[in-house]
Amino acid sequence: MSRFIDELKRTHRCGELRPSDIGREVVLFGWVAHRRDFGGCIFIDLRDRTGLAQIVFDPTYQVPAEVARMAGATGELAPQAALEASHRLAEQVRREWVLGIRGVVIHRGEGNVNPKLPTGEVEVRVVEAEVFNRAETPPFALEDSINTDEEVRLQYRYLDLRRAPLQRTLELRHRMNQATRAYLSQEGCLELETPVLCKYTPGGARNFLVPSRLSLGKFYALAESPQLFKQLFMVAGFDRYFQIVKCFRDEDLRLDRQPEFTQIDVELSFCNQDEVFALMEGLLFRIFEETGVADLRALYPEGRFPRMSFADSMDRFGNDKPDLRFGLELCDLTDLVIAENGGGIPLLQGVAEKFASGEYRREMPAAIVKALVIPAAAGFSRPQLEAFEKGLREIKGFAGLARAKVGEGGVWTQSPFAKHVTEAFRTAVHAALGAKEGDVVCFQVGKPAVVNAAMSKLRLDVGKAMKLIPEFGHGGVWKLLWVVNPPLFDYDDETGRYEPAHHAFTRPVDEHVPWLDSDPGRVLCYRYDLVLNGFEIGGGSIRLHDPEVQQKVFSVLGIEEAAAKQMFGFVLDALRSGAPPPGGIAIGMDRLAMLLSGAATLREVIPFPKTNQGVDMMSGAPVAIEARQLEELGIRSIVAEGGNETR
RNA sequence: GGGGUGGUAGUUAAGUCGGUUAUAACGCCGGCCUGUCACGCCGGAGGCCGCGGGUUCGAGUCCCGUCCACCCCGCCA
Repeated sequence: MSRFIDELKRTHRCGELRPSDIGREVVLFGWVAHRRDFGGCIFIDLRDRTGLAQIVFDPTYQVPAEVARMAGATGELAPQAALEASHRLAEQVRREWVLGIRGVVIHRGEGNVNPKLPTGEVEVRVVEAEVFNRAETPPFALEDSINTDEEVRLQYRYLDLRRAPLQRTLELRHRMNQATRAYLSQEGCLELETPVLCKYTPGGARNFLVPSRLSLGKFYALAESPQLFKQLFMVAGFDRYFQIVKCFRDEDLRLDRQPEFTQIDVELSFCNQDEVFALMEGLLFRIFEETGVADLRALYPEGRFPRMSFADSMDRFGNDKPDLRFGLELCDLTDLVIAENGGGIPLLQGVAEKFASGEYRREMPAAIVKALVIPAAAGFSRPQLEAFEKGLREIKGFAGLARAKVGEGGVWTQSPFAKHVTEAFRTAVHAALGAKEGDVVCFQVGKPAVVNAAMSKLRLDVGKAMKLIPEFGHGGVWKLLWVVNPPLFDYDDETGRYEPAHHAFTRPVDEHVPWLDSDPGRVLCYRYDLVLNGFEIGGGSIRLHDPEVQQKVFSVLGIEEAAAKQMFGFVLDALRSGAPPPGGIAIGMDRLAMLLSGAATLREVIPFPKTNQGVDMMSGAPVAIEARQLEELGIRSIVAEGGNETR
């Protein structure tokens, strides 16, 4: 039996105390953040999730008569005896011990106020105290700002989570969740649940598999998203659905990817793209508003986010998630190279000739030429410029970056192109790029995918180096946009086949449907991504509901009717049973939380995240399972104890 | 699968050209201290230098392998 739990009860949270509480008797519970022992007087910073309160143990303190008289105030000891006992207790106390204290709120006195704390004007004179629990010395300081290795922090995640920054982040997520539920519910969406244990379907992300004990030798897949089920809700007539849902993907991880993550999943019947956008724009306004992160309405007073075509985004930024917080746009010089027949530069002449001969098609080019101008104002040294190129080598297929410094009178220096380039071409390039003397022009020639990947990374690297964007976080700037109408299919060089760029149920742009037969690579679709500061925070599509077009899409993908039935049979059947035209979207809750909180990685906004290798440093999951237990599931492992394959 | 960075007291780091007993700060332990709030002062303990092998009279340092973490490419509709 604890007097503090059973009789006294907590009256305030530590971070709540203010001068208006002066004279009150309070009961606080919390953790010892700091202890400052002066022999006589002992100060302790008591911490809970709301903040710190300074509590003072002073054996000479005279307990005011009115406090001593308060109901239940004395306990078993006389007030003065309780005071002395609590001082002796405070001498033993160490950081992270868990205490309950009863005392009187007083003003700290002139000169003793700590302006750094919200509670800094007051302190609590302790009359009575109880140690709920001792604590081992933590392996790292539980302070707001630490630079302890993440590996250690993840191992003791429950301690890391005791720190204020992470507590604030998780509270932010709570508000995001609440705002989402309130808003979408108010917009007529029903919060409905979908299975986590699903049927495995090939294609897309790798699934985590779960063996079935009741059907030996068979497996469930953990849902990589509620995609198919949410469409079935539409078929069933639920009209508008949402869910804050965990998704699972067994793919390699990045700072913005975890094997299990949370989506705000939405699906609407009878909708077009504009309605999906409007609903999501409203959601984002609401989330920003209720988290107090920024006044998004002031930034987008028309109430909508800008839109950019996928083609434009690739053209100007080299990727499908442009970071609009800074300029440094890319410039496609392919047409100029063709017009100037390579401008005297042998490498470019080769490209121009292939276009001239018809070997390369301009609308689906096998090679492009792109440039980025690094302004003279950036003042990079030659080694710094070379470091940018080095950073691009990790991109598969990257063949090298050509540079030219614009010298006096526009002449190129420090460049392999300098001695070949014609003046006409140079002048035209400068005009196209807006390059001036002292600027450095970077070129890249090659396959569009490689050039775009490299140039988009170059743009970001240069932007960071020029301090146009911070290395991590948002820099207080919020640039949202929709990237719309990407190609319906990706062409796979290796298999020589088309694959769905999104999924097989995305609706093609109506005017492009005839190209499904003739030129599938050119077919664009009603897919959209929501991009915030260079991160894809959401994506979705308008779904195909025309069985004829669906059939054509399958045939482009080389999916026979039987195979389609095998893979998606229940969905195809459902779509023939009276399906409304639906569309939907999913917002990456973790990524959004990461950006809103200014966190550097997804791990900082997930309570118990996994490492890059998908390992939970705290529990050690995943772990090996005993052969006997596998036997029950009809499984035999071919991996030895140490983790190596045995054959 | 590939490329890069890192791994030294509990934590964060230093450790030169391979050379004596591996440093420092913080934390921890003991002592002193009644107005601190990163309290202060005095004293002390604390090391598988990630792990395994090799070179060498001698390895934290050089070589090979390996494990772990982080960042990136591939991959992730």
